[in-house]
Amino acid sequence: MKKGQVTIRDIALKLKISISTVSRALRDSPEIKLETRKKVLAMAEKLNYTPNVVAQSLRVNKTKTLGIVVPQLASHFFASNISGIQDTAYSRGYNVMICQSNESFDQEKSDIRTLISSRVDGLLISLSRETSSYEHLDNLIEREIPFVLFDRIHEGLPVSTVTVDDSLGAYKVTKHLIGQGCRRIAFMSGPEEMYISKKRMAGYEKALDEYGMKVQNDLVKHSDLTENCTQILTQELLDLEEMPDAIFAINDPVAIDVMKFLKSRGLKIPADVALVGFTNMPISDALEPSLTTVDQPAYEMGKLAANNLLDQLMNPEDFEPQAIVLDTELIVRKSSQK
Amino acid sequence: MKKGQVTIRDIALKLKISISTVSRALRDSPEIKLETRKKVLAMAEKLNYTPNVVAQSLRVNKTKTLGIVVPQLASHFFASNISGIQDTAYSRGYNVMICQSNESFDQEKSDIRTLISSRVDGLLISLSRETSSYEHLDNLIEREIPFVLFDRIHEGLPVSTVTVDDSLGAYKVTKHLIGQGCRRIAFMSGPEEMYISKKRMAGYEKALDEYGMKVQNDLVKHSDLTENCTQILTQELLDLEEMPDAIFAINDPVAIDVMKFLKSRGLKIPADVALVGFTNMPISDALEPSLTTVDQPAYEMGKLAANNLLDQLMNPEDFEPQAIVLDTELIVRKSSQK
DNA sequence: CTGTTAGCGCATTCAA
DNA sequence: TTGAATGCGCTAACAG
Repeated sequence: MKKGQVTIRDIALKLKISISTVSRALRDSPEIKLETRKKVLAMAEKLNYTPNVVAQSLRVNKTKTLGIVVPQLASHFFASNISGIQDTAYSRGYNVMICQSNESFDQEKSDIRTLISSRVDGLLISLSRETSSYEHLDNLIEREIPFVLFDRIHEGLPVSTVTVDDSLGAYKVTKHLIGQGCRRIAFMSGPEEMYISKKRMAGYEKALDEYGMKVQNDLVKHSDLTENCTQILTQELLDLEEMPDAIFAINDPVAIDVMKFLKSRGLKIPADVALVGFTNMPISDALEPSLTTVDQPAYEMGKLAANNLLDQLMNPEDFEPQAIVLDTELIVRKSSQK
Repeated sequence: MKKGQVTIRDIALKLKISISTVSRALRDSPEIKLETRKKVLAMAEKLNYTPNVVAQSLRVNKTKTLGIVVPQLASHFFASNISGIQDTAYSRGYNVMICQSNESFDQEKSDIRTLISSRVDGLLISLSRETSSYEHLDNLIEREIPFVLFDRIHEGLPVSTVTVDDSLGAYKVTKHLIGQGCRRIAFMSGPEEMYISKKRMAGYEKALDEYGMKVQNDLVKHSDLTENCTQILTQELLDLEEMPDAIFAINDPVAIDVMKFLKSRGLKIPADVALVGFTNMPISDALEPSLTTVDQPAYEMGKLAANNLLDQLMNPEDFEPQAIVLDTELIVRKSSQK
């Protein structure tokens, strides 16, 4: 009894009843005498019994666990996604296992393998910045392992996706900047293949189009999202014959890197260069100047993704993949008001 | 074969050998003919076999999984801790399951229960701000479930702990502020019972003492770490007959809340009030003014905690609990330079 | 209402 | 070197 955890067998032995009766009592089976149930529950309590989920999982071939793969944890956006997922999962009786790809494609594949080994019932995945081939996802589909993509998604797969309207968000940003009188609006994007890069680029382009402006290639940069790379590319923008009068950064962390760099070069924001981000991190209004950005409901995205996946797990037959698209809100602050 | 995942039984059937042979071949048992092993490995590859970790866990009564409980995920500090833990765990063949208590004592207890149910091999815990009784930890000790406490710890338990020298960190801060000429240094602390509150308070007190100053109760506030509470308490500080000339916040997030509030009241930092945080979040130098703070090696803490726990798991007999204390570094920036 | 039995996938003891 | 048998803890028929 000292060694290892208490099992239903221990309870049965103590009570001199069968283990199946104990099992039933514990699971509130309707066909159990109230008295017996009470005895069992009392003894379970007394012995400090905790059900062995591993055994349960093996038995029913379900782990009641969801696997999560995100590019990184130390990002407020993904941490909020995860919170939303977790809260939803818990309230519906599921646990989660979290992996981070560290923005590496290989790590992402390895994470998925690990989670599959652990027999998670389903996966919630946000792709790494490096991911531009998708066999590992096809493989999941082949193996009929349910998963949902969120934020950093890939289109064209028969799976549910949860995103914000990235294109519209970028459109709002660009239009706003044009409205502020900006005419040379740079876009500090992410890796070309990344979903959000493409979508936000599309919105940027659309807004420029509408105002009869054309995308200028030297104003579009593709950062790998590291501070170092962003700095170098920002310098390139400053070195242009005609400097941009605004920079739209693909997300707030990149915007912050740009902001730091511009300040270090003695440039005034927004006077010299207006700046806009995307995500609305909680500190973005504590910056100086406060950062104009696009609010992205990260927690909500997590909830929706998790609920969708869980619905799928509950009801595999009549499940239809959905492309859930959330609205964004442009938050105008000082960094973009000329 | 379509239904469910491939098992060693499937491999055995295909190869017309016994499942124990397959099992052995897969585990590189020395007593297996090379030829047989090759055949098995090839077939496993071909069938896309993934070992069922759940079954393995049940069999060997080990899950190779560590449980993590943190107050919140959407905090750069804890996210970094977790990264350190994860990297270490993975490199030593372990997975992790993460729970957040959302700073709730009840949730913390429930998280631990959940992780125990999942039969994690050990736990890494950082206590919630509400936690001021420790039976749930005693219970773990009774049940001989190994765990390590980090950052938000409780002393006096026969378990390893990983912290920074909170007291010394706070001492450095306070001394620095005194050196800047501050004489009314307020301490915006956290909940009284919280470990870091007590330790940082001690350092604050020690520095004041050394300079012949006494702790003034009206200059010490205990925030519950929410923005709202911090704002109210900051207002109280401003309402004092004699306003403080410096505020030392228990951590960077609280410092940022204070900063926002001071700015909203038109106060100049550091001219009117100097401000210092603790943690060194990556954005703290992008704030205006850049925030003086204490660098806390979060990733490193995670690594040390995980390594300690894993050592314990490998070698349960001759394991001695350790109190690992890391150094901190005061990062002086503009918010405190009068 | 309760007990008996079988089996989830795997590792391992004992035989051969 | 391999196979047969056992059991990890639990749930779910099937029988009473």
